Amino acid sequence: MTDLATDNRSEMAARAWHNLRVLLHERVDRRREVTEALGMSFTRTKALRRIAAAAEPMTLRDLADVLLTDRPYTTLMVDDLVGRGLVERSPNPTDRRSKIVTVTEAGRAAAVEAERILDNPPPSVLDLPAEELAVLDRVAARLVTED
Amino acid sequence: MTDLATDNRSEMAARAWHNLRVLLHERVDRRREVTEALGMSFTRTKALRRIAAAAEPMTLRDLADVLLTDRPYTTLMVDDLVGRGLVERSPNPTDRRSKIVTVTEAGRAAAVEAERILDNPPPSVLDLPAEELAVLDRVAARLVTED
DNA sequence: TCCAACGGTTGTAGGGCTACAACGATTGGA
DNA sequence: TCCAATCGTTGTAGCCCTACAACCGTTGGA
Repeated sequence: MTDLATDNRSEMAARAWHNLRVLLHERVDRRREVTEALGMSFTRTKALRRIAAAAEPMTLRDLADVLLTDRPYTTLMVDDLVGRGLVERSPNPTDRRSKIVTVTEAGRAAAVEAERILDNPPPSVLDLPAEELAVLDRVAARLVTED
Repeated sequence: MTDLATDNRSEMAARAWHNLRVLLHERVDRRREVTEALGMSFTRTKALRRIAAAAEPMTLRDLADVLLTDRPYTTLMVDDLVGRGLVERSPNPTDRRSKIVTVTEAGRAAAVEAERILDNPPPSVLDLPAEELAVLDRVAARLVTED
């Protein structure tokens, strides 16, 4: 029985996840780059990207839920984004208590720019052998849709 | 020429990296869990893990460099960790200006606990087909050592 | 109709982190 | 020997974010 054969599933999964974590959280961190490029905190850009990615109209309550921020601070973030001309607040026609947050053209452009920076793969990924890159692509897609 | 064949390397790399980023940064975030389990900020735990992982004696300057924090704040963090009994400050025998930071037994246990939480793979990874898991394991190891 | 619940806002308090200035002790090179 | 540079420390100022309380207008069910 070789060393490789003694590796069971959970050991492989743990080692793979550990290495992915180190790579994605410690080696390649583009948060700083994003905040500098857009001139606002990373949390602001996260809020902007969520608003831009929303398929259906999004209320402030929805945004607070998805960002795990409380409603008072969500109000402040949206105030800031409105002041930057990146999002707009409009009344909710179906419930006059709540308000709808939508992205402006400038906001969409900023969100795209943020994702362009975040999604820029490091050289090590670009240099993968074609077969391994193809498998990684397929596996990553599976993990994201499933989890 | 099929759709798959039109996918070039950079497109596959970009898509794979994007999916990994979404998975690691948006879907599975164990930072909150770690801070609650250890009762201190995530930055503190990061400092502790760096100290525990150091192969050679580490000065405060070294720690500041690796954490990208300035030296005044590094002093405060180490003060806090010392107060918790997780690390110790000792004079540097080769340079009396600097000081060495080492991990205590309690500190090492806390660091291990933090990494145990962080490295816990999500179900989707554990449920991967054996072949894909093996490839992911190999690719992740390659990416971490290379990058 | 009445009222508890909800959504957004305003305000307050505080912890966490960054950035900068300044200092004493120590080092290493001119 | 002298002095600029380094290391750790203390102190200050400020931004970012969390958490909580309280309020007003609105909603929906009893």
